Amino acid sequence: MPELPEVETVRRIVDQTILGRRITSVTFRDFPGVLESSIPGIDPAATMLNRSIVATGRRGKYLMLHLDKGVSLVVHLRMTGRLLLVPHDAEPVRFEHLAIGLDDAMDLRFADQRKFGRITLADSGTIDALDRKLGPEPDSPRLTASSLQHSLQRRPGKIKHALLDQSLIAGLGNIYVDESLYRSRINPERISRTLTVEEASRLLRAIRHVLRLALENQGTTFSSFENPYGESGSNASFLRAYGRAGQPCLRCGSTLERTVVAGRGTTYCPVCQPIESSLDHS
DNA sequence: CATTACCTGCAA
DNA sequence: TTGCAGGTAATG
Repeated sequence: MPELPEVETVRRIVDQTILGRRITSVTFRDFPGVLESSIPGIDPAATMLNRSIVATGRRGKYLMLHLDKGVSLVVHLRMTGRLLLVPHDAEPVRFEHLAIGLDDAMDLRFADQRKFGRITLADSGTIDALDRKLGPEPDSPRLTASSLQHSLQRRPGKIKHALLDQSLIAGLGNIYVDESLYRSRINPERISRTLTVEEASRLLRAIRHVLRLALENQGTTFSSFENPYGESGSNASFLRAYGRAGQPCLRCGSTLERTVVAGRGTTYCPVCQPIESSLDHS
């Protein structure tokens, strides 16, 4: 499931490969609905044709391909979406929905087994609205232990639910939320508003550590993630919580448990991540 | 606040 | 044959 490190891995490869290239063809495969327009009355395929890719960007899990004349393609991979770089004459890949032909005889292909992912043609107003809707990037200096705790104090519900909310912090998904909570020893069902500033600090440091490690490893390939060259990421073997239910905690040896929190499969250590505050020894 | 829809390969 | 996987939007 592509989260921030996976999307950033894709962005870096795409950036060094297609920057400056011009779109020479747009070919739909079995699910044309993958390409949308956020600008009413504008045909996305016709509009992107013959424009060049002038910059790439990322905001949370959204990948942006900025074209000339002020329009952008906003890509969201959701769960099983993939962007691939292949020669223009290559056969369609499995689950391919869109082929974007480039003027160097390469194609940027979008494939998605489950058809949840989208490529949206957007103007600057749409990009700005997206930017405002999302919370800070995890590495933003404006995000501090104090600001995080402050946000959490005014929020109902469980910490895991809060961390999955892209308007609190942008870019975390189920894998890195579980990893971050495990590293910071916070129970996923802890009520957000009860976190101390010390815990918020631990949590923020854990989030940054977990994401940086994943990015260094070019993402977590648990089931299907691949970079645009079809290569897997190597972060899966570094995961300490996600996918390890029933296995021993690498800190204390207890058996990791699996529950459902915020509607998501959740793995945690019942000993290292007690439901009480770690500061509460009563 | 919680649940469901959207999808479909794959494990059980 | 059933149900799980999960990001986001849309419900209830």
